[in-house]
Amino acid sequence: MKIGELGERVGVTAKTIRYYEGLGLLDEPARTPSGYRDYDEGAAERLGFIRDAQASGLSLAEIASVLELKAAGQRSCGHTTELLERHLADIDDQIARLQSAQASLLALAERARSLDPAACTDPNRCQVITTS
Amino acid sequence: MKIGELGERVGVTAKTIRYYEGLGLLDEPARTPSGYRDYDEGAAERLGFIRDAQASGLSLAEIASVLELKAAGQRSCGHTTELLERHLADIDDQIARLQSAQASLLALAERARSLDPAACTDPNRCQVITTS
DNA sequence: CTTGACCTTCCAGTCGACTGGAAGCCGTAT
DNA sequence: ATACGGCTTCCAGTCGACTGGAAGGTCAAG
Repeated sequence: MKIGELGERVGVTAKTIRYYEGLGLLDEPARTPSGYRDYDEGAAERLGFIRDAQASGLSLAEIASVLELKAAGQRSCGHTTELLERHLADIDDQIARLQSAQASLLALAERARSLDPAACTDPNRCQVITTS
Repeated sequence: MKIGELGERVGVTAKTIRYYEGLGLLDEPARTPSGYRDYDEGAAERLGFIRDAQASGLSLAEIASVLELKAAGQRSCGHTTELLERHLADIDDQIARLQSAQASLLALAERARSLDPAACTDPNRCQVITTS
């Protein structure tokens, strides 16, 4: 299977596949006599795994570390699980931060609605936004 | 007031202040005879506004647009409010996406705990992560 | 008089995940 | 024969908000 076909099957561009190969996420594939990359099912599976892992919030670097452990013959489930749990904690943090931003934005928007636009004349700030 | 002092008062580095000046967020300040930037209270106020607006989730480009409208003598409250409301919508989206990522990560972590590590041998994927 | 902190300018690098584009070969349909 | 789409490599650019560092000027204290 050529690069374009693989990309279409998995849902990434050929560019992206070459990029992953450059990062070492994908092994260098076989080549046709004319130099085209020629992929097998294993490559599709591995690329699919990368997609899924990415959708689960792992960075490419983290995915690489899982894949390297695999290649070294280790059982990576523990490693993967650990990454996952760290990400869960990260996501909790991010949600908390977003919710706090949301709260202050809501307060701001609330206040904005009750302000007199004609009073908005300070050249350095907008009265909608100010904490001081 | 010199740049370091301003930065310390507002809580940003001198580098950042020069960077904002380069972006046009801050006017070029007066200079001392020896060429040092010399800021007044207005600059501190404006820089504080930038900080607050940023903490509310506006990008520097958006803050610049508010500040430009101001400079043009317009009332920017409506504009600011609009930006704010757009950001609220963005944040809703982000929270939703994070919560869905959280749900799938939780499911994954759950499954990981119930798996037999010895069964984790496929070289292309880790059974913890897979949608297919 | 020298040290050290602070200031100046300018240019380059960082992070992550691609994406764009140039120059050129390959394969197939007309 | 030629056109067109897909493939190759390699290098550079994108986005946002800084940050790092070199080379040098300024100022107050010891």
